[in-house]
Amino acid sequence: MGRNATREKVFAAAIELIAESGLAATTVDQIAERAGVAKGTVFYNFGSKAGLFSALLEYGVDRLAAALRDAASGRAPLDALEAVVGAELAFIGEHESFARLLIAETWRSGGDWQRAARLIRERAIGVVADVLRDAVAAGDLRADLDTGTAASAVFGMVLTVALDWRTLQPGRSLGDVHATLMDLLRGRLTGP
Amino acid sequence: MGRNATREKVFAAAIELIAESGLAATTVDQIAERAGVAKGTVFYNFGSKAGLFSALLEYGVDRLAAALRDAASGRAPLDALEAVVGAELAFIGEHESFARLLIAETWRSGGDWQRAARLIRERAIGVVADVLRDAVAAGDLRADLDTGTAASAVFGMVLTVALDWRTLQPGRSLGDVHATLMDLLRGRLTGP
DNA sequence: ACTTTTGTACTGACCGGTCAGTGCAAAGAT
DNA sequence: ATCTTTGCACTGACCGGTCAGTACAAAAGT
Repeated sequence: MGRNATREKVFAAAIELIAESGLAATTVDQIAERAGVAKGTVFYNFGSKAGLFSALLEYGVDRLAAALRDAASGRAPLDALEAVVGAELAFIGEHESFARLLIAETWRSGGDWQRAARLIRERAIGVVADVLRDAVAAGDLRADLDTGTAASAVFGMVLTVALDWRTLQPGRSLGDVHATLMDLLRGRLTGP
Repeated sequence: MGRNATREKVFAAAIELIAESGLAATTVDQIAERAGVAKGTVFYNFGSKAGLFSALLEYGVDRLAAALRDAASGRAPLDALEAVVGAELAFIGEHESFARLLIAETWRSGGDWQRAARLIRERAIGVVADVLRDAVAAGDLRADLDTGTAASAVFGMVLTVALDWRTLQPGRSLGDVHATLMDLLRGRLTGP
């Protein structure tokens, strides 16, 4: 069947199940069954349950980071920020389960994968930080901006709003949510 | 000893252990031992491990909601917003792992906790939304602000930054993080 | 041309440890 | 007298991880 195809089938199954019930409550047997694969195959490919989770995070975060980077590339700094926010929204819209998994599991304390999870999150947030840094360098944002914290803030803000959107107002358009977020980011909180 | 006293001892022990190691990694035997109580007593009082956690969640949510409400009460709208953000930061700083647990369960898509967890999020975000609504009513924020989405954004922003703070920059002071967040909220992203 | 070997991907029955939950008789508390 | 707690042995389901073996294709040997 090919190693890649199998790995992706397992990934997809694992993402769905973990987003539903959490990592601890999801058994390897369930994942294998949902993926249409033998239990041994999971261990053959990933070594352990923790290994599967770790690989899964890396896989998803790489795709997310790539989407963000693509959105930013070749744009003027402030346009890039807007595009990155849009790309994050779109990604979550398309991969809702993964987003839930990300927000729920990467914030768990303890465990061996904590460090990996942290690095991964730094990678995704890092793209936002780069965009902010470029904007500061271009003089489009105030020079004393704490780009690290601001990047976390923007990333978390978009993530939370996107999941609220999908859960509570699925009918709303992406563009509408995007516009509200950009308003908040541009400091229009207090009035025009 | 009295039913109430026992329940509270078990409760306190469970909270401590969960704050240390997380939900799945905590066994009933550990909780009983830490509480200085027989294992059977836990089941006598709470029926099951799930029952114990359910009670625990309610306890934590009450404390968070109360902290946010207390912070807001008796303050002018914009001061209240600042105080609520500070209270959320402080709560996460003091009950970090417990906050991780609450948040993790909040974003699950299935399982038994989903409904309770949904209420938790609505209740916590609800306090922020109330504060924003008051501020709009007082003319301190623009009239057409989407307070629901903005409340989600603020809450998620604070949450992400707080957990990044605890994980990546634990040496930083609460006041410093608070100030950066309030700067972002006040729209100082683009310059003074 | 043909066997044989080697490497890779996968399978599923099985094992051993863990842990929620039980049962019960005796002791304490109110 | 009744409710509550204790201590401890016990159960049994569950689950991560293992392992011997299958399938099959592409080299390597003859």
